[in-house]
Amino acid sequence: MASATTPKRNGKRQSATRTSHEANILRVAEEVFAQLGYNGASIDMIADRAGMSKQNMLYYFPSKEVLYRRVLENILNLWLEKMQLLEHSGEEPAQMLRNYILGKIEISRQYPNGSKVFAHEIISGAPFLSDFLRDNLVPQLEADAKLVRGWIKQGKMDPVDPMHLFFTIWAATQTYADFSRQIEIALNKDSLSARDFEKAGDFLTHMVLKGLGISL
Amino acid sequence: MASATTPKRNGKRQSATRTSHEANILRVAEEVFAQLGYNGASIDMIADRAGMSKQNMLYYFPSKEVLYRRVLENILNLWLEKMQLLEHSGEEPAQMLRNYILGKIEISRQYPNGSKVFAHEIISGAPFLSDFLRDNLVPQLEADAKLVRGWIKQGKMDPVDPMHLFFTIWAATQTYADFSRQIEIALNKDSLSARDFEKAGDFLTHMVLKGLGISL
DNA sequence: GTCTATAAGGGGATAGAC
DNA sequence: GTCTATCCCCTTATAGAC
Repeated sequence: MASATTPKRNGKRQSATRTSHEANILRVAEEVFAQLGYNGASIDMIADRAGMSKQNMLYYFPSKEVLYRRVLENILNLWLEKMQLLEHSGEEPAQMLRNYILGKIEISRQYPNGSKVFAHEIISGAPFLSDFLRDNLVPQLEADAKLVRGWIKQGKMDPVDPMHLFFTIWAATQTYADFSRQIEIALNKDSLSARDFEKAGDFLTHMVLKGLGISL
Repeated sequence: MASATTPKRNGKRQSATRTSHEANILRVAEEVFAQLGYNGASIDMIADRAGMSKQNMLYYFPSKEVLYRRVLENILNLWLEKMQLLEHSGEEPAQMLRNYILGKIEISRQYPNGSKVFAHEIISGAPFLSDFLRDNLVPQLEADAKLVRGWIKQGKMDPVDPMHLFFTIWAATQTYADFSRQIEIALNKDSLSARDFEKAGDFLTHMVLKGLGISL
């Protein structure tokens, strides 16, 4: 097999089967790590669900840790990308915060497994991610906090601690991915619908904007 | 060893060494399960940190699963107990919600490991807890939601969806336990102080009460 | 109650044929 | 690229002596 080749991010060429197999493995791995965490997941189970032998999967990803890091990396790049887009979405606090909250809820809806892998990792003390968070998330957060402090100085919103504002928005939006099982049980449903996420967004934007004293 | 005996919840008598050893094992187990989840934790590591051999620990808890269930059970009983106390704390919405939020933050401060074990369990799809949540948490939640709907009918607060209100309060308060590592990194600290929890409480109570249109 | 010994299986990872 | 075979460690759990 393998004669067609396709360019890749590092510039090297590689077979089309490698590209599609890697994508498939990463998708399955995300699912399994989300459910069982790094330690609970076995590469055997991931290979099984990806439709290949463990040995064959290890041909594509040389170790469990490498695979896990790739899964984490993919999620975080997606998040950072979406968060930067939100920065430039509007001018007024109301519109920007609204976009930020609804954007994060949408990510929870579309990528619940990625969010869960991230959550397991952080709860476990971020053994793989501490450095990455310091280097990438914190600068972004500090830029966002600075923006909020500016709004406060201009009298556009109540003088709250911007850090705790973001901790709350993160928690309240990601809970619809991470704690989806609990929410399903509370709402007596098998799975959350688009309408549920819409309601969550309505509630959160109302409470946050009004709670910060931002006029709509 | 073991001649002094002491009564226990099930009425049977047992040695004092059993009582103290069990308590010690449960405390350590909570710590290890919090960090590594059910699958990642090994009874060997728990026994080690508890200062005894694995075989000896298995004398007190016949299996890993039994030990894990006991840890979960302890946490949940504590939570339900505290949540019921909050129900009777005041009369007016402002005071009751304030107590509820500050009470949950205080639990995050005092029992971060319990919260983390619970979080791992829910993110993993609640394999051990689904039934318990349905039987215990949901009735309590529905009673609380009914109370909120009453306040709305009386015009005491904005007409929001009570379910999403509670999801948000749970997420925003538990994040200071579950995601403490991320928050520490964001605030550039080794650990969260009592003052940090106080600030979190100030922010949340302000935003939630004002955001719901509840006069202070 | 605590110890040594060991069963029985799963886990990640490698070697080498095809 | 994929397969069979295998190594070796770690894990849960039990048996039985003291």
